[in-house]
Amino acid sequence: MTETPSTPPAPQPRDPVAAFREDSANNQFRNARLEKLSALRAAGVEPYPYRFDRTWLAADIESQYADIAAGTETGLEVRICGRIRAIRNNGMFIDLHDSSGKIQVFSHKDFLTPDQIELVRLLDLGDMIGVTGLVRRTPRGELTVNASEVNILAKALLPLPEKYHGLSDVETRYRQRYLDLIMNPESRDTLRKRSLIMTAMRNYLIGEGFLEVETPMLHTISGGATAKPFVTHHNALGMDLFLRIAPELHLKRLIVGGLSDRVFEINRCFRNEGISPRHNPEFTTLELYQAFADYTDMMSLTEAILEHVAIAANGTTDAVVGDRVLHFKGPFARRSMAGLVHEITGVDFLQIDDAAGARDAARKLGCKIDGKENWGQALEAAFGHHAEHTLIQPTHVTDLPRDISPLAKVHRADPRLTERFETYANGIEIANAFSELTDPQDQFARFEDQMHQREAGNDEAQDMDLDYVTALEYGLAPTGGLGIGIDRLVMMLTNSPSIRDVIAFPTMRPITGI
RNA sequence: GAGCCCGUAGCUCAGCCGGUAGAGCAUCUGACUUUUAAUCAGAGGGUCUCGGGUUCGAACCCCGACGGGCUCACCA
Repeated sequence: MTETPSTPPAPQPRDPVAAFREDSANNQFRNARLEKLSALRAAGVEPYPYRFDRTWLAADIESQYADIAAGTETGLEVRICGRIRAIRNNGMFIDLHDSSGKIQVFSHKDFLTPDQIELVRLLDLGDMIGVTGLVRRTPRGELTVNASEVNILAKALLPLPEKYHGLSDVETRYRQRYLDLIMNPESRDTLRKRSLIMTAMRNYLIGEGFLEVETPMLHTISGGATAKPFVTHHNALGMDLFLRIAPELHLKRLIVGGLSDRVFEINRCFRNEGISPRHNPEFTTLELYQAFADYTDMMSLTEAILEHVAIAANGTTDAVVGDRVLHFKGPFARRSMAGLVHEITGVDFLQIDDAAGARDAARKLGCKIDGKENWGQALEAAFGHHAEHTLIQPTHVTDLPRDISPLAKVHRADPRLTERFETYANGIEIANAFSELTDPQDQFARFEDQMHQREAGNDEAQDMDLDYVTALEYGLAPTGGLGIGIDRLVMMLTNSPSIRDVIAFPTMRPITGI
Protein backbone atom coordinates (compact mmCIF):
# COMPACT_ATOMS: atom_id res chain seq x y z
CA MET A 1 0.00 0.00 0.00
CA THR A 2 1.43 3.28 -1.09
CA GLU A 3 1.39 6.42 0.96
CA THR A 4 -1.92 8.17 0.75
CA PRO A 5 -1.60 11.47 -1.03
CA SER A 6 -2.50 13.61 1.92
CA THR A 7 -3.30 17.27 1.86
CA PRO A 8 -0.17 19.38 2.12
CA PRO A 9 0.74 20.30 5.69
CA ALA A 10 -0.95 23.46 6.83
CA PRO A 11 1.50 26.36 6.71
CA GLN A 12 2.57 27.43 10.17
CA PRO A 13 1.18 30.88 10.83
CA ARG A 14 3.87 33.33 11.87
CA ASP A 15 3.44 34.93 15.23
CA PRO A 16 2.45 38.41 14.03
CA VAL A 17 4.31 40.23 16.81
CA ALA A 18 7.49 38.26 16.22
CA ALA A 19 7.10 38.75 12.48
CA PHE A 20 6.67 42.49 12.94
CA ARG A 21 9.77 42.64 15.11
CA GLU A 22 11.78 40.57 12.66
CA ASP A 23 10.63 42.42 9.54
CA SER A 24 11.30 45.74 11.21
CA ALA A 25 14.79 44.71 12.25
CA ASN A 26 15.60 43.73 8.67
CA ASN A 27 14.17 46.87 7.11
CA GLN A 28 17.09 48.84 5.66
CA PHE A 29 15.04 52.02 5.31
CA ARG A 30 13.84 51.85 8.88
CA ASN A 31 17.34 51.11 10.18
CA ALA A 32 18.79 54.09 8.34
CA ARG A 33 16.15 56.32 9.90
CA LEU A 34 16.67 54.81 13.34
CA GLU A 35 20.32 55.85 13.10
CA LYS A 36 19.24 59.41 12.37
CA LEU A 37 16.78 59.20 15.25
CA SER A 38 19.64 58.24 17.55
CA ALA A 39 21.78 61.05 16.18
CA LEU A 40 18.97 63.52 16.90
CA ARG A 41 18.65 62.34 20.48
CA ALA A 42 22.44 62.38 20.88
CA ALA A 43 22.32 66.02 19.83
CA GLY A 44 19.68 66.73 22.46
CA VAL A 45 16.77 66.93 20.02
CA GLU A 46 13.58 65.11 20.97
CA PRO A 47 12.21 63.58 17.75
CA TYR A 48 8.69 63.20 19.19
CA PRO A 49 7.96 66.48 21.00
CA TYR A 50 4.66 67.57 22.52
CA ARG A 51 3.44 70.56 20.59
CA PHE A 52 4.12 73.29 18.09
CA ASP A 53 2.65 76.78 17.85
CA ARG A 54 1.51 77.15 14.27
CA THR A 55 0.58 80.61 13.05
CA TRP A 56 -0.15 80.00 9.37
CA LEU A 57 -1.41 77.35 6.99
CA ALA A 58 0.31 76.94 3.64
CA ALA A 59 -2.81 77.82 1.67
CA ASP A 60 -3.38 81.01 3.68
CA ILE A 61 0.16 82.18 2.98
CA GLU A 62 -0.38 81.40 -0.69
CA SER A 63 -3.63 83.34 -0.90
CA GLN A 64 -2.18 86.22 1.11
CA TYR A 65 0.78 86.57 -1.25
CA ALA A 66 -0.66 85.22 -4.49
CA ASP A 67 0.18 88.41 -6.34
CA ILE A 68 3.69 89.28 -5.16
CA ALA A 69 6.42 89.28 -7.78
CA ALA A 70 9.30 86.83 -7.99
CA GLY A 71 12.16 87.97 -5.82
CA THR A 72 9.95 89.79 -3.29
CA GLU A 73 10.70 89.60 0.46
CA THR A 74 7.53 90.04 2.56
CA GLY A 75 9.05 90.53 6.02
CA LEU A 76 6.25 88.33 7.46
CA GLU A 77 7.46 85.74 9.94
CA VAL A 78 5.38 82.57 9.99
CA ARG A 79 5.39 79.33 11.93
CA ILE A 80 4.26 76.47 9.73
CA CYS A 81 4.24 72.72 10.18
CA GLY A 82 3.59 69.63 8.14
CA ARG A 83 5.10 66.63 6.42
CA ILE A 84 8.24 66.67 4.27
CA ARG A 85 7.25 65.50 0.81
CA ALA A 86 10.33 66.48 -1.18
CA ILE A 87 13.93 67.39 -0.45
CA ARG A 88 16.11 69.04 -3.10
CA ASN A 89 19.67 70.28 -3.16
CA ASN A 90 20.85 68.34 -0.15
CA GLY A 91 18.16 69.69 2.15
CA MET A 92 18.31 73.30 0.99
CA PHE A 93 14.80 73.09 -0.47
CA ILE A 94 12.04 71.19 1.29
CA ASP A 95 8.44 70.82 0.13
CA LEU A 96 6.27 70.92 3.23
CA HIS A 97 2.68 69.68 2.99
CA ASP A 98 0.07 70.56 5.59
CA SER A 99 -3.68 69.97 5.68
CA SER A 100 -4.24 72.98 3.43
CA GLY A 101 -1.61 72.46 0.76
CA LYS A 102 2.09 72.80 0.02
CA ILE A 103 4.76 75.40 0.66
CA GLN A 104 8.50 75.40 0.06
CA VAL A 105 11.00 75.75 2.87
CA PHE A 106 14.47 77.20 2.25
CA SER A 107 17.09 76.06 4.74
CA HIS A 108 20.33 77.90 4.20
CA LYS A 109 23.41 78.28 6.36
CA ASP A 110 23.00 82.05 6.14
CA PHE A 111 19.83 81.82 8.25
CA LEU A 112 20.37 78.67 10.34
CA THR A 113 22.89 77.78 13.05
CA PRO A 114 25.33 74.94 12.36
CA ASP A 115 23.32 72.78 14.80
CA GLN A 116 20.18 73.48 12.79
CA ILE A 117 21.94 72.68 9.53
CA GLU A 118 22.97 69.38 11.10
CA LEU A 119 19.35 68.72 12.12
CA VAL A 120 18.18 69.39 8.55
CA ARG A 121 20.77 66.88 7.38
CA LEU A 122 19.04 64.25 9.54
CA LEU A 123 15.59 64.87 8.05
CA ASP A 124 13.91 62.39 5.74
CA LEU A 125 10.98 62.33 3.38
CA GLY A 126 7.88 61.80 5.46
CA ASP A 127 9.12 63.50 8.64
CA MET A 128 6.81 65.99 10.33
CA ILE A 129 8.54 69.29 10.99
CA GLY A 130 7.74 72.78 12.15
CA VAL A 131 9.46 75.75 10.54
CA THR A 132 9.83 79.38 11.57
CA GLY A 133 10.91 81.93 9.00
CA LEU A 134 10.25 84.88 6.74
CA VAL A 135 8.03 84.53 3.68
CA ARG A 136 9.44 85.48 0.30
CA ARG A 137 8.92 84.59 -3.32
CA THR A 138 12.08 83.19 -4.87
CA PRO A 139 13.51 84.54 -8.12
CA ARG A 140 12.10 81.41 -9.73
CA GLY A 141 8.64 82.36 -8.47
CA GLU A 142 8.14 79.82 -5.68
CA LEU A 143 6.53 81.03 -2.46
CA THR A 144 9.04 80.06 0.23
CA VAL A 145 9.64 80.25 3.96
CA ASN A 146 13.27 81.13 4.75
CA ALA A 147 13.84 78.89 7.73
CA SER A 148 15.37 80.56 10.75
CA GLU A 149 14.42 77.61 12.95
CA VAL A 150 13.50 74.03 12.16
CA ASN A 151 11.85 71.71 14.69
CA ILE A 152 11.32 68.04 14.14
CA LEU A 153 7.80 67.12 15.23
CA ALA A 154 7.79 63.41 14.36
CA LYS A 155 10.53 61.28 12.87
CA ALA A 156 9.12 58.93 10.23
CA LEU A 157 10.68 55.48 10.40
CA LEU A 158 9.13 54.19 7.21
CA PRO A 159 9.58 55.62 3.70
CA LEU A 160 6.66 57.05 1.76
CA PRO A 161 5.65 55.58 -1.58
CA GLU A 162 7.32 57.00 -4.64
CA LYS A 163 6.72 60.71 -5.14
CA TYR A 164 5.84 60.64 -8.82
CA HIS A 165 3.62 57.59 -9.34
CA GLY A 166 2.44 57.63 -5.73
CA LEU A 167 0.41 54.84 -4.20
CA SER A 168 -1.97 53.22 -6.65
CA ASP A 169 -2.34 49.66 -5.38
CA VAL A 170 -6.01 49.56 -4.40
CA GLU A 171 -5.52 46.95 -1.72
CA THR A 172 -2.87 49.00 0.07
CA ARG A 173 -4.95 52.14 -0.37
CA TYR A 174 -7.87 50.56 1.50
CA ARG A 175 -5.82 48.65 4.07
CA GLN A 176 -3.48 51.53 4.89
CA ARG A 177 -5.78 54.47 4.35
CA TYR A 178 -3.36 56.78 6.16
CA LEU A 179 -0.85 56.19 3.35
CA ASP A 180 -3.55 56.70 0.73
CA LEU A 181 -4.50 59.99 2.36
CA ILE A 182 -0.90 61.17 2.51
CA MET A 183 -0.26 60.30 -1.12
CA ASN A 184 -3.53 60.84 -2.97
CA PRO A 185 -5.20 64.27 -2.85
CA GLU A 186 -8.31 62.86 -4.50
CA SER A 187 -8.78 60.45 -1.58
CA ARG A 188 -8.56 63.36 0.84
CA ASP A 189 -11.01 65.35 -1.26
CA THR A 190 -13.52 62.50 -1.36
CA LEU A 191 -13.54 61.91 2.38
CA ARG A 192 -13.59 65.62 3.14
CA LYS A 193 -16.54 66.01 0.80
CA ARG A 194 -18.26 63.18 2.59
CA SER A 195 -17.93 65.13 5.81
CA LEU A 196 -19.25 68.30 4.15
CA ILE A 197 -22.24 66.39 2.82
CA MET A 198 -23.10 64.96 6.22
CA THR A 199 -22.71 68.32 7.92
CA ALA A 200 -24.88 69.99 5.28
CA MET A 201 -27.51 67.30 5.70
CA ARG A 202 -27.56 67.71 9.48
CA ASN A 203 -27.71 71.48 9.29
CA TYR A 204 -30.49 71.41 6.75
CA LEU A 205 -32.62 69.02 8.79
CA ILE A 206 -32.01 70.86 12.03
CA GLY A 207 -33.02 74.05 10.21
CA GLU A 208 -36.23 72.33 9.17
CA GLY A 209 -37.05 71.56 12.80
CA PHE A 210 -35.81 67.98 12.96
CA LEU A 211 -34.33 66.67 16.21
CA GLU A 212 -31.23 64.49 15.87
CA VAL A 213 -31.54 61.33 17.97
CA GLU A 214 -29.73 58.07 18.56
CA THR A 215 -31.38 54.67 18.76
CA PRO A 216 -29.92 51.25 19.57
CA MET A 217 -27.32 49.52 17.42
CA LEU A 218 -27.89 46.30 19.38
CA HIS A 219 -31.34 44.89 18.70
CA THR A 220 -33.14 41.97 20.24
CA ILE A 221 -35.38 41.80 17.19
CA SER A 222 -33.98 42.37 13.72
CA GLY A 223 -36.49 44.65 12.04
CA GLY A 224 -37.14 47.70 9.97
CA ALA A 225 -35.86 46.27 6.71
CA THR A 226 -35.57 43.03 4.82
CA ALA A 227 -31.96 41.92 5.26
CA LYS A 228 -29.81 39.33 6.97
CA PRO A 229 -28.39 40.62 10.27
CA PHE A 230 -25.09 40.10 12.04
CA VAL A 231 -25.49 38.21 15.28
CA THR A 232 -23.43 39.00 18.35
CA HIS A 233 -23.57 37.88 21.95
CA HIS A 234 -23.97 39.63 25.25
CA ASN A 235 -22.23 37.65 27.97
CA ALA A 236 -23.89 39.11 31.07
CA LEU A 237 -27.38 38.89 29.58
CA GLY A 238 -26.53 35.47 28.19
CA MET A 239 -28.27 36.23 24.92
CA ASP A 240 -27.62 36.85 21.28
CA LEU A 241 -28.19 40.31 19.92
CA PHE A 242 -28.49 41.57 16.36
CA LEU A 243 -26.56 44.47 14.95
CA ARG A 244 -29.27 46.68 13.59
CA ILE A 245 -30.24 46.48 9.93
CA ALA A 246 -32.29 49.70 10.25
CA PRO A 247 -33.27 52.18 12.98
CA GLU A 248 -36.80 52.58 11.63
CA LEU A 249 -38.94 50.99 14.33
CA HIS A 250 -37.19 52.79 17.18
CA LEU A 251 -37.41 56.16 15.45
CA LYS A 252 -41.15 55.76 14.99
CA ARG A 253 -41.49 54.86 18.67
CA LEU A 254 -39.98 58.29 19.37
CA ILE A 255 -42.65 59.88 17.17
CA VAL A 256 -45.31 57.97 19.10
CA GLY A 257 -43.86 59.34 22.32
CA GLY A 258 -43.91 62.86 21.03
CA LEU A 259 -40.21 63.44 21.68
CA SER A 260 -40.47 65.61 18.60
CA ASP A 261 -42.74 65.71 15.58
CA ARG A 262 -39.62 65.49 13.46
CA VAL A 263 -36.67 63.21 14.26
CA PHE A 264 -33.71 61.98 12.30
CA GLU A 265 -30.70 59.75 12.81
CA ILE A 266 -27.55 59.54 10.70
CA ASN A 267 -25.72 56.41 11.68
CA ARG A 268 -24.49 52.98 10.79
CA CYS A 269 -26.46 49.94 9.74
CA PHE A 270 -25.08 46.43 9.35
CA ARG A 271 -26.19 43.80 6.89
CA ASN A 272 -24.69 40.35 6.64
CA GLU A 273 -24.69 40.16 2.88
CA GLY A 274 -22.30 40.19 -0.03
CA ILE A 275 -19.58 42.77 -0.55
CA SER A 276 -19.42 44.58 -3.87
CA PRO A 277 -18.45 47.97 -5.29
CA ARG A 278 -21.85 49.12 -4.04
CA HIS A 279 -22.13 47.16 -0.78
CA ASN A 280 -20.15 47.35 2.44
CA PRO A 281 -21.25 45.25 5.45
CA GLU A 282 -21.53 48.42 7.51
CA PHE A 283 -22.93 51.49 5.84
CA THR A 284 -24.43 54.79 6.84
CA THR A 285 -28.00 55.91 6.42
CA LEU A 286 -30.11 58.91 7.15
CA GLU A 287 -33.53 58.03 8.44
CA LEU A 288 -36.04 60.70 9.30
CA TYR A 289 -39.69 60.76 10.36
CA GLN A 290 -42.07 63.65 10.12
CA ALA A 291 -45.44 63.53 11.84
CA PHE A 292 -48.54 64.72 10.00
CA ALA A 293 -46.82 64.21 6.63
CA ASP A 294 -47.21 61.59 3.92
CA TYR A 295 -45.03 60.23 1.13
CA THR A 296 -45.64 63.15 -1.19
CA ASP A 297 -44.12 65.40 1.47
CA MET A 298 -41.19 62.99 1.60
CA MET A 299 -40.67 63.38 -2.15
CA SER A 300 -40.34 67.12 -1.80
CA LEU A 301 -38.11 66.74 1.23
CA THR A 302 -35.88 64.23 -0.60
CA GLU A 303 -35.45 66.70 -3.44
CA ALA A 304 -34.67 69.54 -1.03
CA ILE A 305 -32.09 67.50 0.88
CA LEU A 306 -30.35 66.20 -2.23
CA GLU A 307 -30.28 69.65 -3.78
CA HIS A 308 -28.86 71.11 -0.61
CA VAL A 309 -26.08 68.57 -0.12
CA ALA A 310 -25.16 68.52 -3.82
CA ILE A 311 -24.52 72.25 -3.61
CA ALA A 312 -22.60 71.80 -0.36
CA ALA A 313 -20.36 69.22 -2.01
CA ASN A 314 -19.84 70.72 -5.44
CA GLY A 315 -21.38 74.18 -5.48
CA THR A 316 -23.95 73.02 -8.01
CA THR A 317 -26.85 70.60 -8.31
CA ASP A 318 -25.11 69.00 -11.29
CA ALA A 319 -23.00 65.99 -10.36
CA VAL A 320 -20.55 64.45 -12.81
CA VAL A 321 -20.64 60.65 -12.60
CA GLY A 322 -18.41 58.95 -15.14
CA ASP A 323 -19.41 60.38 -18.50
CA ARG A 324 -22.80 61.51 -17.25
CA VAL A 325 -24.11 64.55 -15.46
CA LEU A 326 -26.83 63.95 -12.87
CA HIS A 327 -29.13 66.85 -12.10
CA PHE A 328 -30.06 66.90 -8.43
CA LYS A 329 -32.55 69.67 -8.97
CA GLY A 330 -36.16 69.11 -8.00
CA PRO A 331 -38.79 68.27 -8.85
CA PHE A 332 -37.58 64.82 -9.88
CA ALA A 333 -39.53 62.65 -12.30
CA ARG A 334 -42.21 60.58 -10.55
CA ARG A 335 -42.99 57.20 -12.11
CA SER A 336 -45.00 54.35 -10.66
CA MET A 337 -43.17 51.03 -10.47
CA ALA A 338 -45.85 49.13 -12.37
CA GLY A 339 -46.14 51.93 -14.91
CA LEU A 340 -42.43 51.89 -15.62
CA VAL A 341 -42.38 48.13 -16.04
CA HIS A 342 -45.40 48.37 -18.32
CA GLU A 343 -43.77 51.03 -20.45
CA ILE A 344 -40.44 49.21 -20.77
CA THR A 345 -41.61 45.62 -21.12
CA GLY A 346 -45.16 45.97 -22.38
CA VAL A 347 -46.38 43.88 -19.44
CA ASP A 348 -48.92 45.53 -17.15
CA PHE A 349 -48.71 43.77 -13.81
CA LEU A 350 -51.75 45.70 -12.61
CA GLN A 351 -53.76 43.65 -15.09
CA ILE A 352 -52.49 40.42 -13.52
CA ASP A 353 -54.51 39.40 -10.48
CA ASP A 354 -52.74 36.42 -8.95
CA ALA A 355 -49.23 35.55 -7.84
CA ALA A 356 -48.88 32.62 -10.25
CA GLY A 357 -49.73 34.84 -13.18
CA ALA A 358 -47.27 37.45 -12.00
CA ARG A 359 -44.54 34.83 -11.62
CA ASP A 360 -45.20 33.59 -15.17
CA ALA A 361 -45.02 37.12 -16.49
CA ALA A 362 -41.75 37.80 -14.66
CA ARG A 363 -40.29 34.51 -15.84
CA LYS A 364 -41.16 35.39 -19.44
CA LEU A 365 -39.36 38.66 -18.92
CA GLY A 366 -36.18 36.75 -18.09
CA CYS A 367 -36.28 37.16 -14.32
CA LYS A 368 -34.97 34.46 -12.04
CA ILE A 369 -38.11 33.14 -10.36
CA ASP A 370 -38.01 30.25 -7.88
CA GLY A 371 -41.76 29.80 -7.60
CA LYS A 372 -42.31 31.18 -4.09
CA GLU A 373 -42.69 34.80 -5.12
CA ASN A 374 -45.88 36.63 -4.40
CA TRP A 375 -47.40 39.19 -6.75
CA GLY A 376 -45.35 42.08 -5.43
CA GLN A 377 -42.07 40.19 -5.46
CA ALA A 378 -42.67 39.25 -9.09
CA LEU A 379 -43.30 42.86 -10.02
CA GLU A 380 -40.22 43.91 -8.07
CA ALA A 381 -38.17 41.31 -9.94
CA ALA A 382 -39.38 42.66 -13.28
CA PHE A 383 -38.57 46.19 -12.18
CA GLY A 384 -35.11 45.19 -11.01
CA HIS A 385 -34.35 43.32 -14.19
CA HIS A 386 -35.68 45.79 -16.74
CA ALA A 387 -36.23 49.24 -15.26
CA GLU A 388 -33.81 49.97 -12.42
CA HIS A 389 -30.65 50.38 -14.50
CA THR A 390 -32.42 52.74 -16.91
CA LEU A 391 -33.07 55.33 -14.18
CA ILE A 392 -30.10 57.63 -14.64
CA GLN A 393 -31.46 61.04 -13.70
CA PRO A 394 -32.93 61.22 -10.18
CA THR A 395 -36.38 59.62 -10.31
CA HIS A 396 -38.96 58.77 -7.66
CA VAL A 397 -40.29 55.30 -8.37
CA THR A 398 -43.65 55.29 -6.62
CA ASP A 399 -46.39 52.97 -5.43
CA LEU A 400 -44.39 49.88 -4.52
CA PRO A 401 -46.30 46.65 -3.91
CA ARG A 402 -47.78 46.00 -0.49
CA ASP A 403 -46.23 42.52 -0.55
CA ILE A 404 -42.72 43.94 -0.24
CA SER A 405 -43.58 46.91 1.99
CA PRO A 406 -44.62 45.62 5.40
CA LEU A 407 -44.16 48.98 7.14
CA ALA A 408 -45.90 51.22 4.59
CA LYS A 409 -49.49 52.39 4.45
CA VAL A 410 -51.70 50.84 1.80
CA HIS A 411 -52.14 53.06 -1.22
CA ARG A 412 -55.32 55.08 -0.91
CA ALA A 413 -56.22 54.20 -4.52
CA ASP A 414 -55.11 50.53 -4.88
CA PRO A 415 -54.93 47.97 -2.04
CA ARG A 416 -52.20 45.97 -3.83
CA LEU A 417 -49.85 48.93 -3.57
CA THR A 418 -48.44 51.14 -0.86
CA GLU A 419 -47.74 54.81 -0.57
CA ARG A 420 -44.04 54.20 -0.88
CA PHE A 421 -41.38 55.39 -3.26
CA GLU A 422 -37.71 54.76 -3.89
CA THR A 423 -35.49 57.39 -5.44
CA TYR A 424 -33.07 56.14 -8.08
CA ALA A 425 -30.11 57.88 -9.67
CA ASN A 426 -27.41 56.52 -11.94
CA GLY A 427 -29.30 53.21 -11.92
CA ILE A 428 -29.13 52.60 -8.18
CA GLU A 429 -31.44 53.27 -5.25
CA ILE A 430 -30.45 56.13 -3.00
CA ALA A 431 -33.64 56.83 -1.07
CA ASN A 432 -36.64 54.91 0.22
CA ALA A 433 -39.67 56.53 1.80
CA PHE A 434 -43.30 56.01 2.61
CA SER A 435 -46.43 57.05 4.33
CA GLU A 436 -45.77 55.07 7.48
CA LEU A 437 -48.21 52.33 8.37
CA THR A 438 -49.94 53.62 11.49
CA ASP A 439 -52.85 51.17 11.83
CA PRO A 440 -51.73 48.76 14.58
CA GLN A 441 -54.04 45.96 13.48
CA ASP A 442 -52.83 46.19 9.88
CA GLN A 443 -49.23 46.30 11.14
CA PHE A 444 -49.83 43.17 13.22
CA ALA A 445 -51.24 41.40 10.17
CA ARG A 446 -48.25 42.50 8.06
CA PHE A 447 -45.84 41.09 10.66
CA GLU A 448 -47.81 37.85 10.64
CA ASP A 449 -47.48 37.74 6.89
CA GLN A 450 -43.72 38.26 7.26
CA MET A 451 -43.60 35.37 9.71
CA HIS A 452 -45.35 33.17 7.18
CA GLN A 453 -42.82 34.24 4.55
CA ARG A 454 -40.02 33.34 6.93
CA GLU A 455 -41.57 29.93 7.57
CA ALA A 456 -41.72 29.50 3.80
CA GLY A 457 -37.97 29.94 3.64
CA ASN A 458 -37.45 33.66 3.19
CA ASP A 459 -34.66 34.30 5.71
CA GLU A 460 -34.83 38.02 5.08
CA ALA A 461 -38.42 38.36 6.18
CA GLN A 462 -38.90 40.59 9.17
CA ASP A 463 -39.52 39.43 12.69
CA MET A 464 -42.69 40.16 14.60
CA ASP A 465 -42.09 43.13 16.87
CA LEU A 466 -44.91 43.08 19.40
CA ASP A 467 -43.62 46.06 21.32
CA TYR A 468 -43.69 48.08 18.13
CA VAL A 469 -47.28 47.03 17.52
CA THR A 470 -48.05 48.03 21.11
CA ALA A 471 -46.52 51.45 20.44
CA LEU A 472 -48.80 51.82 17.43
CA GLU A 473 -51.77 50.87 19.60
CA TYR A 474 -51.12 53.99 21.63
CA GLY A 475 -51.48 55.95 18.40
CA LEU A 476 -48.92 57.02 15.82
CA ALA A 477 -49.83 60.24 14.05
CA PRO A 478 -49.87 60.15 10.27
CA THR A 479 -46.17 60.10 9.55
CA GLY A 480 -43.91 60.30 6.54
CA GLY A 481 -40.57 58.48 6.74
CA LEU A 482 -37.48 58.71 4.57
CA GLY A 483 -34.18 56.85 4.36
CA ILE A 484 -31.18 57.90 2.30
CA GLY A 485 -28.09 55.76 1.73
CA ILE A 486 -25.30 58.17 2.56
CA ASP A 487 -22.47 56.13 1.06
CA ARG A 488 -24.10 55.83 -2.33
CA LEU A 489 -25.09 59.45 -2.31
CA VAL A 490 -21.49 60.39 -1.56
CA MET A 491 -20.35 58.09 -4.37
CA MET A 492 -22.46 60.07 -6.80
CA LEU A 493 -21.46 63.46 -5.49
CA THR A 494 -17.74 62.57 -5.57
CA ASN A 495 -17.73 60.56 -8.79
CA SER A 496 -16.45 57.50 -6.92
CA PRO A 497 -16.90 54.18 -8.71
CA SER A 498 -16.63 52.08 -5.53
CA ILE A 499 -18.26 52.38 -2.12
CA ARG A 500 -14.82 51.64 -0.66
CA ASP A 501 -13.67 55.00 -1.97
CA VAL A 502 -16.16 56.84 0.23
CA ILE A 503 -15.67 54.74 3.38
CA ALA A 504 -12.42 55.54 5.15
CA PHE A 505 -11.88 52.00 6.38
CA PRO A 506 -13.88 49.56 4.25
CA THR A 507 -14.30 46.01 5.47
CA MET A 508 -11.34 43.85 4.38
CA ARG A 509 -10.20 40.36 5.14
CA PRO A 510 -7.23 40.40 7.51
CA ILE A 511 -3.80 39.51 6.23
CA THR A 512 -3.06 36.11 7.71
CA GLY A 513 0.69 36.55 7.73
CA ILE A 514 1.58 33.01 6.69
C1' G B 1 -21.63 31.87 -2.78
C1' A B 2 -20.07 31.29 -8.51
C1' G B 3 -17.09 32.92 -12.90
C1' C B 4 -13.00 35.77 -14.99
C1' C B 5 -8.46 38.52 -14.05
C1' C B 6 -4.30 40.00 -10.90
C1' G B 7 -0.03 39.23 -6.92
C1' U B 8 8.07 40.50 -9.06
C1' A B 9 12.70 45.53 -4.52
C1' G B 10 9.82 50.43 0.12
C1' C B 11 6.70 52.54 -4.37
C1' U B 12 5.57 52.40 -9.84
C1' C B 13 6.53 48.75 -13.28
C1' A B 14 9.58 45.48 -17.12
C1' G B 15 10.93 40.36 -17.38
C1' C B 16 9.93 37.29 -24.88
C1' C B 17 9.66 30.20 -26.39
C1' G B 18 11.21 27.55 -19.09
C1' G B 19 17.94 28.77 -18.69
C1' U B 20 18.39 30.99 -12.43
C1' A B 21 16.27 39.03 -11.40
C1' G B 22 15.93 44.32 -14.11
C1' A B 23 14.68 49.85 -14.55
C1' G B 24 13.03 54.57 -12.52
C1' C B 25 12.04 56.80 -7.96
C1' A B 26 13.38 55.90 -2.85
C1' U B 27 17.86 54.40 0.44
C1' C B 28 23.36 54.74 1.40
C1' U B 29 28.41 57.18 -0.07
C1' G B 30 30.57 61.29 -2.66
C1' A B 31 30.13 66.04 -5.69
C1' C B 32 27.18 70.42 -6.09
C1' U B 33 24.26 75.96 -2.41
C1' U B 34 18.44 79.22 -5.66
C1' U B 35 16.05 74.00 -6.60
C1' U B 36 10.86 72.50 -8.76
C1' A B 37 9.94 64.63 -10.50
C1' A B 38 16.91 69.22 -8.92
C1' U B 39 21.45 67.27 -11.31
C1' C B 40 26.06 64.12 -11.69
C1' A B 41 29.14 59.64 -10.12
C1' G B 42 29.11 55.15 -7.38
C1' A B 43 26.96 51.32 -3.97
C1' G B 44 23.53 48.32 -1.38
C1' G B 45 18.61 46.25 -1.59
C1' G B 46 14.56 40.11 -3.76
C1' U B 47 11.52 33.50 0.26
C1' C B 48 9.32 36.68 -7.61
C1' U B 49 2.29 36.09 -2.06
C1' C B 50 2.48 30.93 0.22
C1' G B 51 2.63 25.37 -0.31
C1' G B 52 3.06 21.29 -3.50
C1' G B 53 4.01 19.19 -8.55
C1' U B 54 6.30 18.67 -13.65
C1' U B 55 11.40 19.44 -15.42
C1' C B 56 18.40 18.71 -15.82
C1' G B 57 16.48 23.64 -14.73
C1' A B 58 10.36 27.39 -12.79
C1' A B 59 8.96 34.45 -11.58
C1' C B 60 7.24 31.85 -16.18
C1' C B 61 3.90 25.43 -16.96
C1' C B 62 0.22 22.41 -13.60
C1' C B 63 -2.60 21.79 -8.76
C1' G B 64 -4.02 23.90 -4.15
C1' A B 65 -4.18 27.89 -0.49
C1' C B 66 -4.13 33.14 0.84
C1' G B 67 -5.12 38.24 -0.52
C1' G B 68 -7.20 41.76 -4.03
C1' G B 69 -10.14 43.64 -8.38
C1' C B 70 -14.28 43.12 -11.73
C1' U B 71 -18.88 40.64 -13.16
C1' C B 72 -23.08 37.82 -11.46
C1' A B 73 -26.22 36.50 -7.25
C1' C B 74 -28.22 39.07 -2.63
C1' C B 75 -29.21 43.80 -1.34
C1' A B 76 -28.90 49.68 0.17
